[in-house]
Amino acid sequence: MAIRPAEQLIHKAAWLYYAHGLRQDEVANQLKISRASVAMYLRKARETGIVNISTSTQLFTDDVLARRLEDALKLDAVWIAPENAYVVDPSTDIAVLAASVFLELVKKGDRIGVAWGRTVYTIADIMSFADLQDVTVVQLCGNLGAPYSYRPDQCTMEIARRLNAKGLNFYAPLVLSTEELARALRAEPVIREQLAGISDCNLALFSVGTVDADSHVVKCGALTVSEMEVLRNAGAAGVIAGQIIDAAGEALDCSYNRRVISAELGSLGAIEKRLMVVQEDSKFEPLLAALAGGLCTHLVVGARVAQRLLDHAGAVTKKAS
Amino acid sequence: MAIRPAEQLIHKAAWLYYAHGLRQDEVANQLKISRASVAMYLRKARETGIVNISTSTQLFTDDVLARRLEDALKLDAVWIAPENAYVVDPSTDIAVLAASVFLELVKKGDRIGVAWGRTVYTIADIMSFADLQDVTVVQLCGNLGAPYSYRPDQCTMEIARRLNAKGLNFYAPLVLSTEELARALRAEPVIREQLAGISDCNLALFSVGTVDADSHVVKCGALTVSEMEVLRNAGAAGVIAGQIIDAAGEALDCSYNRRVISAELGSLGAIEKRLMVVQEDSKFEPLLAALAGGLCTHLVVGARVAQRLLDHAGAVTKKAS
DNA sequence: CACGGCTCTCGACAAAAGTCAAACCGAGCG
DNA sequence: CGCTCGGTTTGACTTTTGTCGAGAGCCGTG
Repeated sequence: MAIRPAEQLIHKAAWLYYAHGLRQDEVANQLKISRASVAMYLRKARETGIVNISTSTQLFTDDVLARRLEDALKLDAVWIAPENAYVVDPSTDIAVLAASVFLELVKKGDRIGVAWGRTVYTIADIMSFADLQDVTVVQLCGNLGAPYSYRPDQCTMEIARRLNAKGLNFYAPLVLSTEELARALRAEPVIREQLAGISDCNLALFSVGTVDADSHVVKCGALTVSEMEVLRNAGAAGVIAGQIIDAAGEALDCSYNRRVISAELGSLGAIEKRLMVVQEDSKFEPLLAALAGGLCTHLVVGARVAQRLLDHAGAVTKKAS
Repeated sequence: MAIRPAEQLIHKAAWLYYAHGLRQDEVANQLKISRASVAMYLRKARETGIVNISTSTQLFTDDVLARRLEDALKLDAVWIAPENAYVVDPSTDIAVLAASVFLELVKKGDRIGVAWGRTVYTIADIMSFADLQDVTVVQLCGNLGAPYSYRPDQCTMEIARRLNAKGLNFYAPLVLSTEELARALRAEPVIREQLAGISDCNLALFSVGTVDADSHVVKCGALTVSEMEVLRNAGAAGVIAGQIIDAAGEALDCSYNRRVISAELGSLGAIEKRLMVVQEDSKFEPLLAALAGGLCTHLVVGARVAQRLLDHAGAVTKKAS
């Protein structure tokens, strides 16, 4: 019985333990193995998503602030991660919440578009495993040539792995040197199909990037600091799935955007549920831009940003009236 | 801090413990309460469905037998509870599986029709709690006048309670003494609406009853042993939601059926997912009848019954060819 | 205002679960 | 044939968790 105790035994152990509520030693007896092995199987079962432990994220929607934001911003749902006393690690807390929310949104048979960035990768990294069936995770934008710690394909693959889903990668650079080349590449059947398939997604996960020297598109070498500055002066307000957007949330009319291989904002907008996650307070302006463009339907933010958003929305309304 | 530690604290504790993976004493520190309280909150969190622990039921669909049955019977999904060595309690095992399957099928916003019987009640009884939102559980058939251990309204309410859903009961007797009265009652607005609302359900849970002296409709006094015998001779093959069906799965043309207040088989059939659970081996014939009528789309049975079903289906096919 | 009744809370103990190094076992290989 | 290697399994040990009865704060009531 040394061969492949795997799946079958893990399943049985998980079943007896979690569904029937037996103790580990009882399970061990039933299965005629030692209790230590049972403990180990159960860990594997949790790690592979054979058992799902999920906490309701209702607490974070119940928040009055969240409700008001939903109304003010016309979003389907908002979750607010508290940033006070009882939080363990403020920086990952938003990601933990986002991961839970994400898992709650995913259903069997879904097709999920995933962008990239530190936030998305953090979420992928802490997300628990789940044993979904028939799920496809597609990469929303081209890859980075340079080695970078959280590449688009890594984000996609990691999330696919966690969901036990199929990962569809995108084998094209994020940004090319000339517009012609970008056009030509977009016309390639492999790429074209992938791009066309994006609007078939019913769930998207992404964050928004800043347009300063700290922006991930700068750090990864897609743009230089000075190029970015030029773009900023030209109206750049944020980065979504590798593309520059202006304050209205529209794709900025610039050479860089035309050289990018990524999901069109239009096809992104066709996706039913679009979950945007913003971790840093410094992303406030980009976030406003993304919201202005109606780029997301579901939002996860920290309490401080949430408050600023509400203040801002209130101010705008007041000014308008 | 002695007042209403409730919801809020429970949520926080559950969040820190399950989502962040802190230890109970760490949670206790964070929340400035004793570890014992944390343990107690966590239990409550589990009991109320604030955290969900669910085991994948894939093991039971992966079974080759299940797959073959799905094909042979043209069902959407079949789960087979093993009835051998490693099972704890053969009689409840099917119910435990059914409960898991049921919870896996329920989604936010669903409207669920629930019939009654020992099987359904057992499922309700062992089903873990879940914190669904916007879910409505409706009773599929009239109530029993006589006190009986598992009444239709109990089944409905218990399941509603477990799901934290709204329960819609049916305040009419299951069976009346005359056809006229039944007709009149069905025409009553309250009742008519409820009956009409049944086809709006997207999930149904029921079992099938036998047509012998042990049948629950006999035990609850809706029919006498001799009446049942007459019906059996007239072609009765099973009981679904309080109604008698023949071997083809059609409602039997008899006075009893006309005196019953219950979901029409037609509106039942309009429900997208219809989960039928059969615990006892003795329900084989009624099960065949229900299957013949295409009354269910999802099936949970024990291994022995499953095998007999497959043999039977094979024999029929062979005979036909 | 003293009295149960109520719920929440805590400390201490017992039970259960997690962990780790060592043993084991078959497979492949020199 | 005897070796190592990767994996599983185990017993023994430690840590974590569940539980229980007692105590503390907070009512409404007599």
